[in-house]
Amino acid sequence: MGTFHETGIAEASTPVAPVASKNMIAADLIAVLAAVTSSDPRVLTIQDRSALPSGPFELAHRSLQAGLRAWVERQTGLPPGYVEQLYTFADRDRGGAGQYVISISYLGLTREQPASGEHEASWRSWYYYFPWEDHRAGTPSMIETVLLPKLEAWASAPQHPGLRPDRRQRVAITFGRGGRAWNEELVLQRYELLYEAGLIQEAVRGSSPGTMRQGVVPGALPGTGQPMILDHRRILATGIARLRAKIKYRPVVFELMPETFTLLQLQRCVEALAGRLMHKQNFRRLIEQQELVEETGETTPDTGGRPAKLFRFRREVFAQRAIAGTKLPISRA
Amino acid sequence: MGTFHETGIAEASTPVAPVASKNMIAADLIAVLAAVTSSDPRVLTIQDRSALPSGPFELAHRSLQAGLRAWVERQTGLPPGYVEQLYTFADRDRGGAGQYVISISYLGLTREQPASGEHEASWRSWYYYFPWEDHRAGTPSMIETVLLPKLEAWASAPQHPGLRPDRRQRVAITFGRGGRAWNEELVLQRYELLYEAGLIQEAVRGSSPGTMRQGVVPGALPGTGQPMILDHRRILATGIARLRAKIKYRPVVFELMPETFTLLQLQRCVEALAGRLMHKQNFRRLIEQQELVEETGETTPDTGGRPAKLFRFRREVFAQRAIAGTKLPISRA
DNA sequence: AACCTTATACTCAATACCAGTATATGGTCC
DNA sequence: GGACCATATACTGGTATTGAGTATAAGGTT
Repeated sequence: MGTFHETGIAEASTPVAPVASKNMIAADLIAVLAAVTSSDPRVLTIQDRSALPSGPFELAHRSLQAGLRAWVERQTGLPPGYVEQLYTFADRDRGGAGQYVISISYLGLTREQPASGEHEASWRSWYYYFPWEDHRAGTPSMIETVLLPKLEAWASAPQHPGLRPDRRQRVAITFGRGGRAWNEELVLQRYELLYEAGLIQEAVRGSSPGTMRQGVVPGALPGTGQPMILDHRRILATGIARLRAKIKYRPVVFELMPETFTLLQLQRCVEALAGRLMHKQNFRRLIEQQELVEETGETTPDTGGRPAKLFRFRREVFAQRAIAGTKLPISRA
Repeated sequence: MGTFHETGIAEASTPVAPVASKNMIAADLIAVLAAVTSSDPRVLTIQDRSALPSGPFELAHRSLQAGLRAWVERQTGLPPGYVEQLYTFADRDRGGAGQYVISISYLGLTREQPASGEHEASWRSWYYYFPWEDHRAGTPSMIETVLLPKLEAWASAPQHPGLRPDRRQRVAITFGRGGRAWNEELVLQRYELLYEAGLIQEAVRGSSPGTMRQGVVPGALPGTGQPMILDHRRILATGIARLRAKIKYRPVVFELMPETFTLLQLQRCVEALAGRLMHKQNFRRLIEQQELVEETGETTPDTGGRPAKLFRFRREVFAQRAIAGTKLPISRA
């Protein structure tokens, strides 16, 4: 090998039926479908909550995006309002079957609806899989009591010095130690750190992923979140990280909201995604100054207080807010 | 995102020859390899500058990332310092051959070196393909004289009103009209707009890519940049957009710099990428306050002025600067 | 009436950011 | 040597953004 593949041009004029060759592979679609229900960020799962929905990419579809949309709709009965590609991987034996599979993962945003039962799909809070990521009620105590002691031990173990940053420094950065602030976007980095440190169930399975029986989860590592099959939990981490970053500069939150909502509901939704509390006044200032919403004129007497005004997303500004450079007003308390 | 899947979950067990089935497809790798030489942002091209380097993904590789690295190194003799996945396309007939090909595109950063000649690869300024993207010497006159008149005509044409934002508004946003500021990150959006408006050579070819003869470029649309085969120019636009966004929050510029450099050289490099001039004093303050560089103690009497101090990138902080939230100090003049 | 929740209006301080001026330093050209 | 050039360094002012807090009004519940 080692020659440039003459892309396209050479064979452009003569259509050839696909010939099975040694280098042909199968393609899979994997979806991280997210919704927020009653201040809870949820993800659609199958197989008794142990897997993300996935399926083969079919040649019948016009494009990847179209294929995913059609397929998600068939699976769940709900069309995702927003779809974005996450990552593509093609590691050998990823599937454990000795076969080569390319997996293309997607992030989709919807509102939670009762999933059509035929596929035993169900919604589940994503903090079920990543309990260390929810800082809305303060730093979860399991970080101090469970994770950090083990990470500390791992970081203290001898390692060959390389170009990679020091283990202690990585712990400090990703978990906000040593005067550093917690950064909610580092979901994937934290997962990979825990994985390397052997604190993640899936890592213990090691090189034989087939050995984990479905549904039956050994309790070897209590408190480090619910495992998933293969690398689905890593894909979920990627999706969460992407979404947490995205809500800061594009108004995608509204895909997760009902048609009309109060500003507090909107805040609670963002807080659910970010896993952190916001400063209320500053959050409102931010939303209003960006002119992302408009009043409907109605109010709701929902939460047993002064009725809150109802708002509606101004879809016109979606294109304008191409880059808003928005930081979220995170509160320390 | 660059570290995704570097740690293989499951790599060892018995490799089985893939069985050809109806849903099997071929996978391609396409690389946007970028370098900056003498204030010029360049991309590696092949086939008389009409294509990005690409090649089949080989089953021999451990992972996609590894496959791309090995392959780029073999082709060009230089290992990319930084590699990141861009996007995966799998549109039917993308190749025009009636064949199904999944293309996984990557962005790689290096320093320019004489490409190994055997494959007729050559470096080319990316503004050769996107002349409207270089605003370092002010807004290019071709925007006013060539693009905007035609875009105006296109926007005035009747269109069925849908949910999509108004054509005029899209032009205003992407090209910074009507009081809006130019946003250098909207490379892809601008390309797609021009494509839809029929101002891009590749769009004129329409659905029969075989009709464009190699090397011979019809001069139907003068001044709208050099075309490439298939959708390579779109992929390049994706890479440029990603890089322009990335330099603002991760210190990837240094992958494009020599070991030691002056602050002005660094500034010129960033300016080349962003296609805009920076405010010198503020740029220096930004670099220094982030402690990204350190003095080597030496100076260079290069550019016929007072010798400039030489600096070196502090690799230790690479991990720390996970998210710096940095805006570049763009100057209005 | 006491209390809860939300809405609205300000204030205040600390930065961050944009832009400009002024001066020092080493080299080149005449 | 002196004019000139390009760079480096230092300092200043104005404005916008950000984080956080106080105070008050309004509708509903117990």
